[in-house]
Amino acid sequence: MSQNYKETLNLPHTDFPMKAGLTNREPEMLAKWEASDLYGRIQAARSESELFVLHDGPPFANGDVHMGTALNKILKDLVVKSKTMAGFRAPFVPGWDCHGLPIEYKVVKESRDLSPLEVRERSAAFARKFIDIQREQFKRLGVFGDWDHPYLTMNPGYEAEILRAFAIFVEHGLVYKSLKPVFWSTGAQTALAEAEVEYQDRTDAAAWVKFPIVTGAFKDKASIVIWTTTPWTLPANLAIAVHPKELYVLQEFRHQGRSEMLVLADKLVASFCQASGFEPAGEPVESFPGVKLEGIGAQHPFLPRTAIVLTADFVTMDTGTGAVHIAPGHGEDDYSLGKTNSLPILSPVDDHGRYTAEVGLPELVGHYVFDANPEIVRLLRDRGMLVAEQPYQHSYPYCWRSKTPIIFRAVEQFFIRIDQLRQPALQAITEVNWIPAWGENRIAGTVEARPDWVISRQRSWGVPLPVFYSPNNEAILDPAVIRRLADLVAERGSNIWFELDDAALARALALPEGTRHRNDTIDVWIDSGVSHFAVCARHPALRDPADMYLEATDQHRGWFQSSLMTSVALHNRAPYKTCVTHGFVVDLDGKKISKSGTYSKPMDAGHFVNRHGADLVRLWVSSINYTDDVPFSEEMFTRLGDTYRRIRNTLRILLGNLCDVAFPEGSTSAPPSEFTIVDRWILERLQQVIDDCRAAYAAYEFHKVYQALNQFCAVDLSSLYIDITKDRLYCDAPDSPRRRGTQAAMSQIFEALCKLLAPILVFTAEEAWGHRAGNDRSVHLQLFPEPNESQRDPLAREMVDELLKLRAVIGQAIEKARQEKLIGNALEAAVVLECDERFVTSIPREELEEFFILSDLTLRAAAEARATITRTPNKKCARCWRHRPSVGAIAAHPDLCDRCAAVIEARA
RNA sequence: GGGCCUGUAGCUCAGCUGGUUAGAGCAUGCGCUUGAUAAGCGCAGGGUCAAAGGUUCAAAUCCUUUCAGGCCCA
Repeated sequence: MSQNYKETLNLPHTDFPMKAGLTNREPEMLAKWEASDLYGRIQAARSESELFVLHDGPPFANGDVHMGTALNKILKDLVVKSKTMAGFRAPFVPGWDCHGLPIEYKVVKESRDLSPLEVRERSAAFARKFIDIQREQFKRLGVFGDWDHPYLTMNPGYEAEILRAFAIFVEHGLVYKSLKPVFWSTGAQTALAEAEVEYQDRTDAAAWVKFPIVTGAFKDKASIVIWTTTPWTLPANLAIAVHPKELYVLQEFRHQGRSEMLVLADKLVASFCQASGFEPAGEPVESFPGVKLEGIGAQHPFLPRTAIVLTADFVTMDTGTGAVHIAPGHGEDDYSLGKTNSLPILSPVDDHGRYTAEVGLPELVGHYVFDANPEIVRLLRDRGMLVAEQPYQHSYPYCWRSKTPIIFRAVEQFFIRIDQLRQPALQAITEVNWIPAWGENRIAGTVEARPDWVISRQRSWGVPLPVFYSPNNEAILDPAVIRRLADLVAERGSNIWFELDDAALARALALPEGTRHRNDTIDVWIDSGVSHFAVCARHPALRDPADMYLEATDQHRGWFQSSLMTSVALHNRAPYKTCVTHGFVVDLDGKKISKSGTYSKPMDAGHFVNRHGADLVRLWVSSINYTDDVPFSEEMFTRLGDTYRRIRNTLRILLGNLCDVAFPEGSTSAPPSEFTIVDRWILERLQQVIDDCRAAYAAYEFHKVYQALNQFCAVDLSSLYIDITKDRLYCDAPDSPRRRGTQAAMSQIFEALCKLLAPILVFTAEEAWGHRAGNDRSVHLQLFPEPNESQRDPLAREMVDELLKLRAVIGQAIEKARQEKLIGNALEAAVVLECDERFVTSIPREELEEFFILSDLTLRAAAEARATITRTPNKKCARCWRHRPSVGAIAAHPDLCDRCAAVIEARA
């Protein structure tokens, strides 16, 4: 009777496992790649190809690789790998940014009282440790590159190039010296960075001080009243700032028989009266916007000097009088306002916070400024310039180390003149391809607005600022000397600057006796900002300008800009042709997580790599539109796991169905005559997918690759092509032409799929590829498939589109029949399909039955498509399970259909 | 506060220069299958396109404002 025919079928077979086991398999594959120098072999294979340089922006060498860093590096890798497979030679030389405050700060915090040299040695060790950690993490993500020879900004060779670039800046007259206020610790006699400042509550004298108007409107009729909590800065006052749009009043105030005609902001009259005891006498004489005060001169309260009234947007209406005392040497806003109005930078205070002779009041010279506060108040009162005084509690910056209150103090700094670079930089910006396009606006905005570049730092962990001082304390900026220093640094490292004393260094550089040097260093943004000069232009595999820089959107102001400025200074052009930016990683609710200290969920890339595998992390990167904020959540990883499994299973069933055919080198295929409509259609779809993916890779729109391949695997292949061709693959004779035709199509599809997936699923694509091609050939050495014009088949596409509409009609009818318990399996149905006549005539009924996966189809021409279901009277074939009229008609095989009977006969 | 940008189903994305009932995959629900089986197939539900105004014969698509979010400044 009914025998078991299972072993007579051509069932799929493959060793490619359904379960990925990525966390175990990936490290094995990495080891194999490393042992066979896959990166080197790829480069060698492309040695004659057109060059494409993606220049790596160096991450800072501290901390673990978190999802934001992983996103960046994987995006770069997607570019490099897709360019490689598009036929380019795309080397990747990774780099690290090593110098800078965050490392120095950590080192200094761990152990105090280190010499600069000790700080530098420990900082270098710290950087090396994290370079090694990050390098392993990047490699683990499947990122290919020259990991054994990265560029480090602390390598002596790199440091020397920084100095050589600096020499050119000096030659071009871009570097100048000027005073600029910085956070200054009077206790430690050193400049501080913002991170080194801690805030404490403290009570100071708040003083309302009048500045009698001596020129312009209201001359000799009134005084402008300012409010300050740092009376000690008054000797450095040079101006008064008012808000241009806010309303100010001229009004008489009275208190204890005293009368004052004052100008102050309308909104702050009430708080002024409350704090000072003064009361308004009648209505304001006049009220006007602050801009009307611009240019007025006001007498300094105790020095023979006039303060000019300026307008500034930073003036607020929440405290004070709306008239802000400006001392350009003692405040950030004060400084920039003074700078734009060409005021001098006055800062009559020494390293210990004591007044210098410049203060203009002999009795105060040598006094510590915080002790001087009451003295200044007394002076104001004596001169009748004090309108009111009140103790004021506020949060004030303190030095984290010496615990002394911090002052803003102007010290000598070096600058790069941006005005000289601004126009050429803006021009260079227009010549760059910005992705997304709005990046151009953004960087142009920052370039237009940025002030001169402060390039000196009073820090130890950096490249020494190559400035020398003559015996009479004049700064020496000499390109030739800087180049000699660069040679010395290239040979012996930049520690030489800190190891040698003045005399030894002067001797080494052939400088006159008595020449001294200081311990200032160069801003680290110069370090990374000259990488095009130090790396791209020097590295034998690279080129300057690079084809692409790719970083997060904060780098419009950071590395993109610093690199642009230095490149314009050196070559008068941008260092990149294309600039790609990506957003930041944000949580499901759109909140940032990369940098938040309060975020408690794991953000280390390692966490997800160990849990899901690097290919899943890469699939995540490929799935999102990186030009926006990048969403990230556990749920997304669950979904991605489903997508991954779908892709993997598709590869697996293709492999299984190809188990009895050889891998065709160069993908030949059976002649079109062997193809049925569905074969022709899937090959047409494949050409489209190849087109779409190639275009999406070329435009760096990786999420479109993801969508296209996902759709292709899930819909076109899994639920259509593979499902439809199952019958012929399993039940036909192994070498039946239509079976072989389908295998030829599947082989081509498999090959193309592996290649198109390879940049994203680096491990899985390689694993699948190895099951077909043999393990000695890497998919990463292949080129992307080219669309095969001979397989374009718009007609097949059109036909199948129509057939799919009919399929939906049938599907709905069958679903209904199922619910009515008329049938279970769709193969039990007898379907009468009414449809357009051309389907009745142009495609064989058998082929339509196969396409719709039915046993029993009757076609009738009709205007509107309609399907009617009954239970088929045909018996079920014991082998192929279809209910066919021929079952029972063949004497030798009463339980088989004609097709299956013929196959069995042929086997015997 | 300023500059640049974003906001379409539970999730990720389409939707070109405004033009038929806003699409896809995944997820969800209900079935089928047990010869891709810790798989596969079918059907179904789900969106006032952040909100409010405006331009237009017509807006997710253009303009304004608001709200929410991001980066960079202040």
